[in-house]
Amino acid sequence: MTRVRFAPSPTGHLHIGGARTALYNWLFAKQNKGKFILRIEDTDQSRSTDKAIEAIIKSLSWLGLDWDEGPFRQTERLYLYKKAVDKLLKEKKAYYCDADKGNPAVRFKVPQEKLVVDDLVYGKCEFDSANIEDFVILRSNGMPTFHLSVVVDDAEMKITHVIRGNDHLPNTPKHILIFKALGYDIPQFAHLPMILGPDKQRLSKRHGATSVEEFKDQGYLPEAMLNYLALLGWGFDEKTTFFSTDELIKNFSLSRVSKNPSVWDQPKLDWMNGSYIRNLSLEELTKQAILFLQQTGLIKEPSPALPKIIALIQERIKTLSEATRLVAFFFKDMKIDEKAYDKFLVKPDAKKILEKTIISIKEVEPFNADKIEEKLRQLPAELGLKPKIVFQTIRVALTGKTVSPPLFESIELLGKDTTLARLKKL
RNA sequence: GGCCCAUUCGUCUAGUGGCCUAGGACGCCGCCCUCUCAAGGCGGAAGCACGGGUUCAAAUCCCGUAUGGGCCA
Repeated sequence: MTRVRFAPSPTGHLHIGGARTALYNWLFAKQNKGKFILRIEDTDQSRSTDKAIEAIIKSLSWLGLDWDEGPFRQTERLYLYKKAVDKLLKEKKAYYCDADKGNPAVRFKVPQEKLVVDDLVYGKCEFDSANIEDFVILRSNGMPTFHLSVVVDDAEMKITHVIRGNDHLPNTPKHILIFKALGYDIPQFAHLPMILGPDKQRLSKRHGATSVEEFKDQGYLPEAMLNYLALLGWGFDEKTTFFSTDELIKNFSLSRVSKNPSVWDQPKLDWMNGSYIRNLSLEELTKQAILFLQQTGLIKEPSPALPKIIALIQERIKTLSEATRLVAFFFKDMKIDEKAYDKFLVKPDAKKILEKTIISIKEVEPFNADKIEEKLRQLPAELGLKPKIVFQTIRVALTGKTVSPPLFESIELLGKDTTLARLKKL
């Protein structure tokens, strides 16, 4: 039975690196019909918070990465680590040091041997324990260090595959030594490449959004995040870019995980998210967009026209939060963009265009996009102006911007009254 | 500083000795479509870090160098 775990430290939100680690573990578990275990490594009490645990759980749930066991908390398992330390002390495989009046730390006595980690991603990695000095396994405050707790828990939880960040690869020989000293079976290891920022430095806040929660708030879809994350450090073949969750479960393999660090490519995520948005049903997209429109106070309750409005921006947004900016003019009078005003509305022709438009709009019946277009298409010829000038002028007058959803459909949804009101105001 | 790992277009990657004059995707550039912006279509620029080997043949194997990342101190 395959058993894997995701073991975050609750010191902040779920980082995208952590999310990818969780995803790969989850995929591996699902693929092998095994168990995915969530374990909270909270022994660093000065930095761990309950709030962070909640945030991590929330993000994992949002991504749909459900776990079969846990969440276990290491602080609730201290007796296990204590027992392990006692055993090591008793067998003289560890010793007290820094005899600091009753508060000694315990160090692991590193035996001299050559070790080979047969990593599922990196292959054979050789280490010589002569390069490892005796390291602390129990702090003077009684808390186990990461090296001890991770081994004890992985062993006690019968973890078969330890899939974790590459930053732990150099720690692995230490862990193997502890597994051996305690008489445990050694699990298989798979280390995942780090995720770097565009400057090739470890991804951090200064690179922009780094937590799953931030991406959620910006209107990325969980399916898109999963798809993008899956492809960041893993590739399937020479063509496929889009994977449903089921396809990921079916096709994922650790042996195809890249050994190179992965650089976070925000434009690609944006593109992928846009693609997922375009593939959403209008009903679903509307439902999702409502939350964002409400948050920004644009709407209180969804109106029957909302789906039609959303339909106009579906292929124009890369994130749900962008919807707000594009549809705002439907719900409130916009301040006209200064540059747009100068470019189109101060021209001598502008007045003529708007006057003619008002007359035409009044005559449109029934008031739908086709009829509106039919009518307004006549204006350029009548005015002796280029279509582009005429329509851009109207667009700026109605939406306040030079960029907007398609004009005729927008006018229909704006309604005759609002359209006329905005035109007359100028 | 010691140890470990890595190195294919700007980025994610395909490639596991001949199928490679290196494939795809994002991004970029150009054209088409067009009421703006998108979306879509078509086309383009862009890469095997470097130096030695091994081999009939190397992006692919080996060794160095360089660079990057990580862990420990």
